[in-house]
Amino acid sequence: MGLKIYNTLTRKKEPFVPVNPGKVGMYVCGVTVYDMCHIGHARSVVLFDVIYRYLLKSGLDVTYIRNFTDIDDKIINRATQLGEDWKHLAERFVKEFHFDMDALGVKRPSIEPKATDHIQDIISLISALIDTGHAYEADGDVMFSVTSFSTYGKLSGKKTEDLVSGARVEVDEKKKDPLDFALWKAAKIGEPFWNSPWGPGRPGWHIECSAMSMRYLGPTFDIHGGGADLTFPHHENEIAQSEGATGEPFAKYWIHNGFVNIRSEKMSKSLGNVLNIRDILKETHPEALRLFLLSSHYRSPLDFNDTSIREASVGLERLYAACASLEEIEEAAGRLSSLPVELSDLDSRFREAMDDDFNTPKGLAIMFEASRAINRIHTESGGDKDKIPAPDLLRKAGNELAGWARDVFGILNENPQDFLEKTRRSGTDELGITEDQIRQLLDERSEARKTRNFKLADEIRDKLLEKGILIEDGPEGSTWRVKQ
RNA sequence: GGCGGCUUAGCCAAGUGGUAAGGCGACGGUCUGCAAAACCGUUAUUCGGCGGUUCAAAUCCGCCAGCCGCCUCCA
Repeated sequence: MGLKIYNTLTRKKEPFVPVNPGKVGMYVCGVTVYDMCHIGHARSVVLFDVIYRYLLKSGLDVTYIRNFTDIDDKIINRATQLGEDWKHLAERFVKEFHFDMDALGVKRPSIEPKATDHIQDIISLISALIDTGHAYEADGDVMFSVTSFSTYGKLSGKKTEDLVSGARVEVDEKKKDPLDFALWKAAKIGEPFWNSPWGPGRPGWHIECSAMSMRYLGPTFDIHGGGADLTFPHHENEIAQSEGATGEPFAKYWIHNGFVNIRSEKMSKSLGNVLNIRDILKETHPEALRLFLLSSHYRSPLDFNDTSIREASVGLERLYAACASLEEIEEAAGRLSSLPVELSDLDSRFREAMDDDFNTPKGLAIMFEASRAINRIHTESGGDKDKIPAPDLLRKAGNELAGWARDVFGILNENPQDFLEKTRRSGTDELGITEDQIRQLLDERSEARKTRNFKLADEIRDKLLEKGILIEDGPEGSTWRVKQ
């Protein structure tokens, strides 16, 4: 395959060559389980879900690891705040994470390891770092010595001198050098702890990912991913710890996704504009949210606002409408022996788009072009069998299209008729009119139209429109839908 | 202060050397009693500005302007 991936490590698009032919090891930093997941988490999780799905579709044997950080300062603080056992709190938010991600149609990774299940791996790794001279014990803590690792900064492009002069580094007497970071933290009174050669304590933030990735994928593996903010210091530190301990190269390709802004502002707790996935899904179809998240390139910033999410919803409906049209023209038993270009070679065109550093916007463009071609056949053939491609041709195109939409993008999983019907009447409850009343008014209007009383017919239509109901007259009578 | 990125139509957004995908919106047309939906057509002689390299640049180089991210927990 001709997959190219933009590698943060080299700042270039590079051909993807797996360490072991036919196999892929992929590790993505998951969430710290102390709160509900927001739209930013959704972007990262959906992106790597699509990457995982694409690698699987390419016939690769993928081992996909996504961890949970279930012991950390934030968890301890939140637990104290709520008067809840920290372990209970962590488990609760693991469940919430799964609830949201299942709703978003995210495939479960091969393994979802938790930091607390890997304390022994972590301790072994720290011991190895002490043995190799990359770490030192300091009063119950263990610190990583940044200056001991000569290539420190290679991922984020930082020089250690610049970092020191940046002067934003935390001062800590236990550190020999201000840049050093904790591998193991001695437990304070009342804090959760595990016993270790250095006394009771818990792992630092970065070490768990080194320990768990190497545990499941070996010292060298293919892809390591996460949000752009994790590049430094988290991933930089992971490299230092892992390569320092093993002496072998760590992850080969580093993939980082851009941030989601909310109405052009950075999403942050202080601005109070953090959007939870749970809340968004109350008003937005999960597939529309996926479509939105995949509508721009993964490394670009993405702005969440009323327009962008509405466009995604409209777009999803358009794709489903095309699916429904396709079913109809398939049943028409056409005799045309060729397909329009927009419906030809779909597999190779989708592959070309995804091979180019997972260009999902391009992939979506192919779907929209195909939809337009389907609609065109639908309306312009006028039922003329000589203008409709033969069913087997249409079926092939439809299968390719649906295959990519479902298997890779994770959309169009519903029955088109059911989806459209559901969308048509979604939100009726809030309009102050029942479906029976609508039906009744529609019947009245049909009568009026039969007798060519268009004044009354239009009055009824306007009245319904005021309520938010849109009427569509078709050859088989009138239908209604809730105006979006 | 250090490092990195971005700037493409009214809006969103692909495109990294060969002459501007796609979506939303708007306008005109077909259809309709009129609409709606759907389809067709139009909507960037041009890619922040100024120079340079080249037969050829949105794409490469330089300078300038504006915006953003990271350097501290953060997807």
